[in-house]
Amino acid sequence: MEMQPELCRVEDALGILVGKWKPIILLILLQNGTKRFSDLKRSIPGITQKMLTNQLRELEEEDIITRKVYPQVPPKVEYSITEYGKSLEPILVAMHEWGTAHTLHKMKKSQQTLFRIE
Amino acid sequence: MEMQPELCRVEDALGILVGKWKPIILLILLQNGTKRFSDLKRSIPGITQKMLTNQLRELEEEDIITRKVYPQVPPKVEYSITEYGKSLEPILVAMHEWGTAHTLHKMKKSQQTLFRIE
DNA sequence: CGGCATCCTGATTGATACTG
DNA sequence: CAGTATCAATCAGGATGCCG
Repeated sequence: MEMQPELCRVEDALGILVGKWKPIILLILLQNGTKRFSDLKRSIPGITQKMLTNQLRELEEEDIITRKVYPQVPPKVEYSITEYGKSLEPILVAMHEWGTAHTLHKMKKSQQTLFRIE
Repeated sequence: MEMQPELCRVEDALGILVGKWKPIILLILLQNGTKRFSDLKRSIPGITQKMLTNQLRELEEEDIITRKVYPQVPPKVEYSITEYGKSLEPILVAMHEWGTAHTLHKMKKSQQTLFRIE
């Protein structure tokens, strides 16, 4: 395939995926399709409300997810992955697979270090 | 495949790819195998020497590229992609392909906006 | 419940100048 | 040629508090 640096479109995908919590949010929505705000928050240990809102807004802005508000008390807001968002799955899978192999690579590296020290 | 959020290894790949100039550097080295510093700089419009050095160091630290210094005057330093670094190619290709499609998506979106305005 | 507004900190990036 | 050093600017991320 043609992938000249001048025609590099890698940044587009990277721009959408970059954000401390976006990959995990997308993985959850890819697995579940739809989740409400509080469910997401509970599924992602350590995230603050601000950051969850923030990352969701950015993903929504890119049409990767949709936001549905149920006008009721207490409020209920559901987030869903879009068809377009689902198209990111191959990238996330590729990254996950690479990351798994990367773990092994790091283990090998630290073992080599141990050998050198001894 | 197994891709539970708790077992998410996506961040590893993302961490290596994130950096304003890393993807373009990797694409160039994947295509050329080896390039010297000045060639890289010329191939990447807008990058400063500092940032090129910076990003190369980080990639080297992760064993994605290697740095070979020729002790001569004027200095010559060559950067090459490692076998390990080549394993990132599927991710970059997947992102590039997605980015290309993304361009079309954005075009459609702006057209819809135009229709709504008229 | 699901936000938003404010303030704050550290990391990232950049401009510029200098060097072996 | 291939850097390093310094300083400045920008930005992502986080802590906290208030609100309908």
